[in-house]
Amino acid sequence: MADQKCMTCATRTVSNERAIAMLEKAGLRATAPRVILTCLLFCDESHNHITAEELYEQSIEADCRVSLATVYNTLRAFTAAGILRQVNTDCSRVYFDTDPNEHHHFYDEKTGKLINIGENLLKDLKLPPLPDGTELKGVDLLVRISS
Amino acid sequence: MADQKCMTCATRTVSNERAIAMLEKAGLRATAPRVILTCLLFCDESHNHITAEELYEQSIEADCRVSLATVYNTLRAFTAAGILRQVNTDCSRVYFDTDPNEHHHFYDEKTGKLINIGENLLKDLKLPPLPDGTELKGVDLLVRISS
DNA sequence: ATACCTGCAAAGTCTTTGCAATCAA
DNA sequence: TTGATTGCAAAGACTTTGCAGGTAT
Repeated sequence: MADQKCMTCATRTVSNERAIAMLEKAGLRATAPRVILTCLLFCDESHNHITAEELYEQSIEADCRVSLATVYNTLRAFTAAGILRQVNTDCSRVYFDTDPNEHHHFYDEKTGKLINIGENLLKDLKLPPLPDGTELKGVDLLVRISS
Repeated sequence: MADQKCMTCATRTVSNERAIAMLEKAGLRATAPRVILTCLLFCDESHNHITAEELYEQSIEADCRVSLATVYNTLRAFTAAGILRQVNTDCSRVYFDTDPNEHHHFYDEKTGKLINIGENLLKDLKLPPLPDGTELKGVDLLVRISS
């Protein structure tokens, strides 16, 4: 692929090279838009929650504009590939979490913000038997709060 | 209010009178559309999961058509009044649960169906301290499965 | 070479809203 | 009477898709 000219990415912890490696490891083609979005999503190592629209705005601010449609498609592809996780709150909008590992959130209904819960509240959870012919895909726990 | 002529409701377990009582208890005006929707939602005593569109279709089938906008508004009003509970899955659509008490669900990602989990899996759950200045609104647990 | 990806604009889906008419209290 | 509620159609928010051109492998 062509060199990335995105200065925002180039100055972050996760270099373009690292973004490319991350994409390849996930089995995704390292296209220019994906490298940009990977840098924006994972560049500061802090695991974040972001919406498609917010990521789109970030790409504009970074002078690396990626079309909104591609942002949506990429977020979906990243989620399918397991490097992002979708967080469903009140469905007014979908958040994507850059920490794909199982963890939980506070969701502030007033502000719409997500806050990670550090500890694993479900470590002792004993699930009831799953319905016949089904397999477990994941367990979502959301603690709704209001400020 | 005027007598309800909805035969569907009249032949169900929860009579119009009972629907009216339910609405009044919830502090909601007992308008004709609300009585119809209350009958449709709660008539068979089995707690169900339903979408706005499905409820709208049911009202048509019952010859008690309520406009789709009113169905949406009513579901929101019922949820705010505490006689319904919103269940968020993958946000492809919002379900409403006629059991407003805290309980959990299996969500089949393949079929889109919700299944109640009978036991309270969170009875021993110890929540971490809430963020300062916030109050608890509820805890949502969704077990995602696929058939 | 070829299958995949991108951007754009258009379309789609689900939900909310403006407004005049109607209704419950 | 009076504020709440309804239906309709239009608008809105968010997301997906068709297609032509571009790109990674």
